[in-house]
Formats: sequence, structure tokens, C-alpha cells
Amino acid sequence: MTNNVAGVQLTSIVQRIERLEEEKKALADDIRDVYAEAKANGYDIKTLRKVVRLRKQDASQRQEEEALLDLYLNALGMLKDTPLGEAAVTREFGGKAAA
Amino acid sequence: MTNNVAGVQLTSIVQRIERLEEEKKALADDIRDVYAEAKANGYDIKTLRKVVRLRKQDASQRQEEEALLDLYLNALGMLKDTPLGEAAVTREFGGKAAA
Amino acid sequence: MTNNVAGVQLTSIVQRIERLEEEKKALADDIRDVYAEAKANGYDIKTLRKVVRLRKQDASQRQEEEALLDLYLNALGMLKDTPLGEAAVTREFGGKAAA
Amino acid sequence: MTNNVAGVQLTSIVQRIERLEEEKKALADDIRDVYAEAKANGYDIKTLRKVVRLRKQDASQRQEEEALLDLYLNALGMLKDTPLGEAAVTREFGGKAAA
DNA sequence: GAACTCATAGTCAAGC
DNA sequence: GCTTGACTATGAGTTC
Repeated sequence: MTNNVAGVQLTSIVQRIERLEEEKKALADDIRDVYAEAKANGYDIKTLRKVVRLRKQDASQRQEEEALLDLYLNALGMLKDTPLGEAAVTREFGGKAAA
Repeated sequence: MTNNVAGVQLTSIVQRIERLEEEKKALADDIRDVYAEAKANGYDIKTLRKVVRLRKQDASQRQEEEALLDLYLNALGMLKDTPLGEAAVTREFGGKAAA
Repeated sequence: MTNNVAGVQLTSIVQRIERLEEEKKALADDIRDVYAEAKANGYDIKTLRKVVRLRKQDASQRQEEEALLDLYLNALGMLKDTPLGEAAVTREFGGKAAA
Repeated sequence: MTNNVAGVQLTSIVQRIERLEEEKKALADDIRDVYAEAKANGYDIKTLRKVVRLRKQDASQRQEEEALLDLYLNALGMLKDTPLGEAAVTREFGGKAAA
């Protein structure tokens, strides 16, 4: 099976994927360990998970807001970083990013 | 918030988890890249995924079979009083159980 | 609440689901009983469960392997332009792809 | 393997379990179908699941309450179903089951 | 790009 | 009670 170019290439692909998935699984196990350790220290895992999830949402939300701001700035003619552009943005958005 | 022991500890926990999840996500992205590269080289992703999944199943199946064998071997030593155990022991040792 | 079409329909849906879940639960109980009876006859439940699980895995694995074979057979007809496909077709038919 | 009493018994056990699990799976599939049909009729599956879960909770809660009531009634000397007992229960619980 | 299927992650309950 | 296994729910992936 592997005594031809295609076979060698395929083997390489599959092995790379499997290697990466092993590492991914190892990290998942590490995460479990951290939760277990936290539990041993008296923390409630369920609540902890909720905290992590909320922070992730916050982060992605913040990213979306920044992306939206960029969009607006671009629409304004990419004037950001110039005094004039800044003034325009301030005038448009009232000094605050799209919340 | 963090100028107390509990707060410091909690912050540490959350940050460790978030760090590990970032790395995990990076690996997931790497895997995607490998599939994408394979596709660019003419491989069919669907088939590739199935191959990987199948190999994973093979591995876990082999492990389970070995675990079952261990279970049986232990049972041969302990289950002298059960119908199956007796029959198995008889079959193994050609006589009465080594009581 | 139920003297309108939507209410009647919804009631019907929920009742059908609940009926089916009751039957499902009854079967789960039956399975428990069989294990309990087996245990009473001297069998080791843990081993028994592993045997059942393993047989299930065998079945699904066989199915997946057949599905993979189908995928390959299809690929042999379609993937003439890919490295693996070309090699496979060459190997199968001893010459150029049946273009 | 099956030409002895234990083997026959074991085979029977495993087959009974597998048969029951097949039926259980069939019911699970039926339930999926009902949800799918509901979805096709415009219902939201997630909400539907929530409704079913809540009703199940209600049911088990009601059962617990009834069990608690029985416990009380027994503690009162199993006087229920007699005029005197009824009066006692009324006096204790104010005419309403433990809510 | 929208729906549908599949895989993984999280929650829950049963068994040891 | 603690760990393992089943079920649920969410998210990624695929297909139309």
C-alpha cells in the first residue's frame, strides 16, 4: 500500500491528523484535570464552566463589536488614525464603539 | 477582586483553562488545515475523515478486547462458583476447578 | 388551551413522545432485570456489559467498513485526477484510467 | 462455545439483552421521528424538549408529594378512608395535600 | 447560505 | 460518594 507516491502521501496525511488529534485529546484531558483540581479546592465545576463560557462569549462579542467598528470606519473612507477621521467617527458614534 | 487568596486562585484556574482551550482550538485549526491541504492535493475529505474515524475505532476496539480478555482471565481465577466460570475452568484445565 | 387547532396538535405531539418514552423506560427496566437475573445466576455484570458493548462495536465497525469500501469503489470511478485515485486505478486495471 | 449448559445460558442472556436494546433503539428513533414531524409542522424542537422535560419533573414531583402524603397518613395511624381519620388529616394539613 | 447530519462536550443518573 | 456510563445539547461540518 505504501510502496507508491500516493500511498506515502496518504499515510503522511493520516498520521499528521492522528498526531494532532492525540495532542488535542491530551489538552482536553489537561482541562479536565484543572477542573478536577479546582473541585478538590472547593470550587463548583458547573459554575466554573459557566464562568468560562461567559468570558468566551464576552470575548467573541467584543470581537464582533470591533469588527463592526472597523466596518464603519472603512465605510467612512478609512479615515481613522487621522485627526479629521477621528472627528468624523466621534460625530457619528458619539464617542463610543457600537455597543 | 483579586487581592485575596480565593480570588487569586480562581483567576489562576480560569486562566489556565482558557490557555489550554486556546491551544486546543489551535490544534483543531491545524487539523482543518491538514484536511484542506489534502483536498488541494486531490484527496476526498469525506473519505479521509472516515478512514481516520475507522482507525480510531479499531484502536479502541482492540483496547476493549484486551480489557475483556483481562476480565476473563481474572474471572477464571475467581468465578469457580458460577456456571460459566466452572465450564470455562473445566475447559481450560480439563478437570475440576483448581480449588 | 386545547380548544384550538395548534393546541390540539401540540398536545398530541407531547403525548406521543411521552408514551414512547414510557415504553423506552420500560425496556430499560427490562434490560436491568435481565442483568440482575444473570447476576443471580452467577454471571459478572461488568463482563456481561463489556461483551454486549463489544458486539455492538463489532456490528457498527463492520457497517462502517462496508461504507468505506463503497466510498473507495465510488472514488475509483471518479478520482482519476487525484494521486491516490490514479495509483489505485492503475493498480486495479493495470494501465491508464478507463477514461 | 454453545455446546454446554453455561454457554447456552450465556448466549440466551446476551441475545435477550440485545433484543431489548434493539427495541429500545427503535423507540428512540420513533421519538426522533415525532420531533422531526413536529419541526416540519413549525414547532421548535428545543422548546418542545424543554416542555417534555418540565412535565416529567412535574410528574416526579407530584409523585414525591403523594408519597410524602402517604407517609404522613401512615404516621397518623393509617386512619385514612375513615371519617375520623379524614378529620384528623384535615386538621393536620388544612385540607390540602403537602404542596 | 441555510438546513440537516454528525461529532464532541456537558450533564445526569445508576452502579460499585 | 465517587466513578463510570447513558442521554442531552450544542457546535462544527457537509450538502443542497
